[in-house]
Amino acid sequence: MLQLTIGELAKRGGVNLETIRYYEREGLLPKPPRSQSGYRQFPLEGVRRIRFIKLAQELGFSLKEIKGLLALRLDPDSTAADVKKQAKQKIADIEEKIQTLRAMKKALVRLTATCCGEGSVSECPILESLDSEREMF
Amino acid sequence: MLQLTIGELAKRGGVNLETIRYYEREGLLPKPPRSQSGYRQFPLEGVRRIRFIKLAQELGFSLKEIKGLLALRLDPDSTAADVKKQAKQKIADIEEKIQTLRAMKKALVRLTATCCGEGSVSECPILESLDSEREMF
DNA sequence: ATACACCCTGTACTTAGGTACAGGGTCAAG
DNA sequence: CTTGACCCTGTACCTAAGTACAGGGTGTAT
Repeated sequence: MLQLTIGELAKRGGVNLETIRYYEREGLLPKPPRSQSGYRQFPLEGVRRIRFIKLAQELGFSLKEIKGLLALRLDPDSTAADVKKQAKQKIADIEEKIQTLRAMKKALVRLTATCCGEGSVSECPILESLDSEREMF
Repeated sequence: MLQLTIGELAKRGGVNLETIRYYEREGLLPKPPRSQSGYRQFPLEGVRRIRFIKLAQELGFSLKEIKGLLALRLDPDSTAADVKKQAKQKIADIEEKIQTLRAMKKALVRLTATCCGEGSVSECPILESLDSEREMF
């Protein structure tokens, strides 16, 4: 079973079958070859791609951005320098997300430390706490 | 100017004015007091809250989840242990996001390193690259 | 050869997260 | 005392990202 039907791909990727067709329409998945009867034949590697899309979505990337990430490659139409520039921008975006997440985590850790005690805590600890993180706001 | 009108809050928070009303309806912003003429009077602290919401959204949290994050506080209806448990879950979620972002970043860094050379790169470098990261998939 | 699970296209519906009026009141500057 | 920039409620509309059929073909196990 070197090829996957759309149903198999959906199952392995953990998404709805219609989602696969949707991604194909939107250009997130390359159009797969078809069997003589018109069935889509996906390579095994499609599973990886689906999972990547889902993960990236959970990190706040839109399908449009994800398309851009997946397209980051060396093709004849774009120079290496070009690709590199785009990649660097993405890296910067990602670093920013990581920084923000770190601040949130810190705020939450502080919250658990604080509220394990007794008595009441300020109105909204997470905001208070985040607020005291560096120039997040 | 200790209070903000809805328009001022929207401007300072960097969002559309209608978005503020929407957030209020959805319970992400507490219902503010009103002036005698019915105008909303937001505390300055609302700005922080709006910005937090926007940041969290960019990190892939839904408004529902954000509501949960903002509600993580000590109120009479939930025990400290309860809040702590929820907070720990959120911390775990955040850590996972950070891990995934780190893997993506690594993949992109590798990509820029690879493609600055000459020659062609695999079909989809980011997938290849991410793939070789630990048990991401 | 028929039944059942699967695939096809096309179109319509849904949900989250906003945005945009319409129709009417408020407030401050000239 | 009016005009322009705000505010109010209510309702309608929009986009992204799916999801759900309907109506019809395929493939295979009995």
